[in-house]
Amino acid sequence: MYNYGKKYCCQYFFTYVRDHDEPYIRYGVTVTRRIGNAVVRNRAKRIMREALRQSAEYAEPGFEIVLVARSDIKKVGFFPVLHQLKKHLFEKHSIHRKGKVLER
RNA sequence: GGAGUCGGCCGGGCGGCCGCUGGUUCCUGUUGGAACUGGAGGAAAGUCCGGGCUCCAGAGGGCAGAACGCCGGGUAACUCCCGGGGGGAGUGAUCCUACGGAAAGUGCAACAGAGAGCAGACCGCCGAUGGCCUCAAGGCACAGGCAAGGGUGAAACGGUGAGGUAAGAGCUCACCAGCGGUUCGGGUAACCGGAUCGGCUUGGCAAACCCCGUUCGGAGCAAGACCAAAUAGAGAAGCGCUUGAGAGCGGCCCGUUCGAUGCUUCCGGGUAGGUUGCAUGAGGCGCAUGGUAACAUGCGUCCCAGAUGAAUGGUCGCCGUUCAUCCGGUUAAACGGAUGUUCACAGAACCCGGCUUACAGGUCGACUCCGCGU
Repeated sequence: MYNYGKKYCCQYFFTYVRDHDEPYIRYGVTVTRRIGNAVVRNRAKRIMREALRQSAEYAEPGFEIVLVARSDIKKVGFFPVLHQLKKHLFEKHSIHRKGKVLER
């Protein structure tokens, strides 16, 4: 995934995306211990998962995605992360807007 | 009113919309869907002690190692807790205390200081006795004697007074301190208080080695138990070896191709994966009784997270909270409003009892000291 997927980055996280033929979206979230203690890591994961969930409502299934947190993510709330994720998916990677099938 | 000590509790609240996850019921029973309902902490943290539970080992004893160390009680157990004693700090409430043995041995003590262990002589005191000078009184400070005073240090081999002496010294004596023995009183005990006798003084550190006493088998829920694709096989039964078991093509028959240490079933094994362990417990709350208390007993009542690439969230509104700016208000504050901003430490992972560490702010109670008023 890290080797073959497309990589996009911003201040808060890295996005790895790869297209496939299955009728669902498969996602993963990574927060390393460098980001902070357990409370901070949990919050980062929840924000990224919520952003993925809300973005996937508008996306055509058929790709898999991994988000890797960077340390600046602990400084910001939900909306900057959602905004950046939509930018990566729909502007840079050109995912079709539609669909709803989601798988972890 | 100010300063302080100790203990307890809370540690954002309410509501909408969209999600995650456990349970129950229904639909459905492959996946799933609907309704109702539960869903982080006082430390969930560090993983430092003690237990439950599980597996392994185990005749009995010892060594080594580790932990602990005043007394009594509590507890499943503890190195924890409660009560008490000794020592230390504080005016006090209160706090701190690894608090057995230094007269079994080994070892250690920076700097300063003359000297740091059965010590020492820098300044100092004396110079009786002996020596030198002198008729002598006396002088010299040479041999030698002393450790009272000064000074150093965290610590210098008891303190005060008297006798004694050349000067001094527990050298002698009295009292005091300390040590040891005997004994009386109080207390379960640690210990406290008193009487008497003794020898005359024996420094500190054991969280240095050590000695004495007490306790300790090992590993851990990734423990352990069960189901079980795959894949080794040492096994058993059946069928079959050109008279063809079985497999492929095909909806089926025929047909055709492959086909012999072969095929099927069972057994066995246990990988991936799943189930269980797994949440009713040394349980919470309330009341009563016993106890100074820790805690125990009885009765009533409640069911209160259960994830596993690891749920318990996202967002909006109102209120609360911190700070800043502006406006109103005021002598100045208090107070009111607007805008922005802030809201501690921190996330269950088999379960309990502790310890330790982190923590914005708020709140309640008890007590102490100081000031003022009555």
